[in-house]
Amino acid sequence: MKPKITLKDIARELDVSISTVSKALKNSAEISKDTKDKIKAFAKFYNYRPNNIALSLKNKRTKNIGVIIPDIVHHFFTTVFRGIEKYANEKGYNVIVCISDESFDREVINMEMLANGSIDGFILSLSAETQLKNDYAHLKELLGQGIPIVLFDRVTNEIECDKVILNDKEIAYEAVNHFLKAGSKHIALVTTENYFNVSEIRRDGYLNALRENNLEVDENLILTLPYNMEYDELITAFFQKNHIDAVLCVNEIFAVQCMKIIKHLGFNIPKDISIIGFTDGILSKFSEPILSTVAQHGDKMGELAAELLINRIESSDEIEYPFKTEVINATLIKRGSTIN
Amino acid sequence: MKPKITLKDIARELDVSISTVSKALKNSAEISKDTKDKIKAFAKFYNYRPNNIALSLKNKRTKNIGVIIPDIVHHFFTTVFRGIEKYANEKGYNVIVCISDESFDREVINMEMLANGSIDGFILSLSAETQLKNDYAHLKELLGQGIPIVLFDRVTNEIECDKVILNDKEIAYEAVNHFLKAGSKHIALVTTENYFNVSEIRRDGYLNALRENNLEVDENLILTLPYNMEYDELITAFFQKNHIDAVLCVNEIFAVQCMKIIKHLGFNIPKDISIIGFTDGILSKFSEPILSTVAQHGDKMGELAAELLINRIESSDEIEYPFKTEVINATLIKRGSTIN
DNA sequence: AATTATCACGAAAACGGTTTCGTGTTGATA
DNA sequence: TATCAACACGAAACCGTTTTCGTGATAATT
Repeated sequence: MKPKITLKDIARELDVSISTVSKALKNSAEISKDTKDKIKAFAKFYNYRPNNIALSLKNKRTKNIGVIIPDIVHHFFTTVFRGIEKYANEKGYNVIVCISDESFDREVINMEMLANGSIDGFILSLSAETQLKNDYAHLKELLGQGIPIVLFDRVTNEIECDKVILNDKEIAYEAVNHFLKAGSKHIALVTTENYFNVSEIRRDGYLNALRENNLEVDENLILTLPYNMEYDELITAFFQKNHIDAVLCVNEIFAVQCMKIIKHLGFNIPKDISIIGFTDGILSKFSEPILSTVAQHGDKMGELAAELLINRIESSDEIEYPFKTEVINATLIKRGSTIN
Repeated sequence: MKPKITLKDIARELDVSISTVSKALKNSAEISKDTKDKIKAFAKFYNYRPNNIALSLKNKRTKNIGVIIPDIVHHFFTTVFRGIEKYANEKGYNVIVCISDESFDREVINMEMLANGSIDGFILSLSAETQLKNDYAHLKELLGQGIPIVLFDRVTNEIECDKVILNDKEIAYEAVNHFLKAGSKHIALVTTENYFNVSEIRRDGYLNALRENNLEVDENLILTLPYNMEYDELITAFFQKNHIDAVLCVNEIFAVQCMKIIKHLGFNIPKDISIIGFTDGILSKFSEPILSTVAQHGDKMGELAAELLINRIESSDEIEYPFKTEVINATLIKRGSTIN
């Protein structure tokens, strides 16, 4: 098998200088046709490919982008990642992924590791702990060093950079309105504690819809589930104690879990209780009835984030582009768990 | 905000040579305490971090590993990736992920892109198309260049390298035996066409179990589902036409789909028909009844693959370590869809 | 025949580190 | 007082590229 070969090797073998080889392979007019042909043939035969690391050092551009996500075993993040990878690859970029696992420290460490030359920019979604601490010094420092960052989904106003978000508030509003149009009167919300600002925004949409329809907000109809704990009993009690005819869940797992319990309690879905969940993932598609969902279009979000980042990386530093916040429009997918 | 700083900058500011700075920061005995203190203080103040690219070029080691997987929106691969990322990160490695999307060309292109210095080794699971073409020239070339590769799950005998696989045959055998012990007599297999050699191996285990129990193999009880197509009618017809009291499915989706149809046909799970699916993913946990599954321990598989790769990367090239094939023992998780 | 363009190539710097080796200055030893 | 270690540091090579600039040889111009 042919070994990996460098410019120096070619130069030595053909008795020319390294610069000549480099120029010949770039088809420079400086080099005579004979020499070029000879060098190209040799390079082709030995399957010469320039060393990416050397190029990175020279160009101060790695063609790598860093992606930091809180969790990979999660349909939404997975689809976003797929979108990022797709767009990045089309543009000749590679993607280095780090999982923060919802930990502030891991987010910081990973970013610092990558920031020392390994990548040209970051795409990230804030970890729960970071949002809780509200500490963005690590992001500010990197931005200060001129490293571009694109935030998606879990973003913050504390940081000025490109962002891609979902119209969470509007789609939550739309979901609740859909319940109302179908005749629901006692609409519940099942949400997480507010480390995730998206939960808060969705709650706003939920509240807005109720208020605009002159419905009183009943705090009892808002169930806040703890993070990473068993919540079967909480959900069961919730549906036993309250008169509920529709539920909006901020994620797919809550929705499926609720459906299961609702069915066990003897209610019919959607006749007695309608249900809509955020994230149009695999769980929704295989539930019974098939869950009506809010499709977040993770692929699109990822592609857009990658596009924003790469545009900024490749823009000449002369011109200062203003930061953009792109909004992805979620789609309400009406299926078996709602009356349509 | 402080700008990114290099050894050269420090040397210039403090009026010493670059080598002195480098040595001082590595706490070399060559440098006097005074000078070291001065340099360290300065470096700390400006938050100096060595440039990874420069280090990579010098050391000919990137501390990056390349991971090529056929699909990321897939519970099994996702967990494997999580295992890889976890182990790699502990060892100070970063992970560059490329998705082959089951395409031979994308697998080849991605590997070639990364092989030119970007990574120290690969972890990959073969794409469907690669297995179909049975063409492994790209892998052979990289191995010939001295780039270590670890194959997992979708492996091939054509390539000599480290591998991590599941004891697919044995666990399929065990699953079928579990059905038999519970009294099942007409055990079906729902599988994919044989691009995936794991499907074939699982079928072997299924057949073995039947034969060893002196049961005749009924080819009608083996349903081969097409790739990426609607197969609801196929499954429905399968359970209508045949007398079946247990089913082994080679993946989670087939299993859940079968359960749904079986229930609609009026059968009781597990009383009338028991069911076991490969992959202990999120679908299984939320199905009704909760699906009995074969846990593939993707995390463990990923960690082991990363361990094998990093060991090989870091082993002195002097000693030739023989290639290992590690087998992960799958676990049969008995839940609601089987009689236990 | 002297000057000048053109051609075809090489030398060297640069990217940001590490590391080997050389060297001037001290202080101790013979 | 000459010799020699030890000390503290710098010069330079190296990793693999790209790119600027310089230069010797030839050909064209005056």
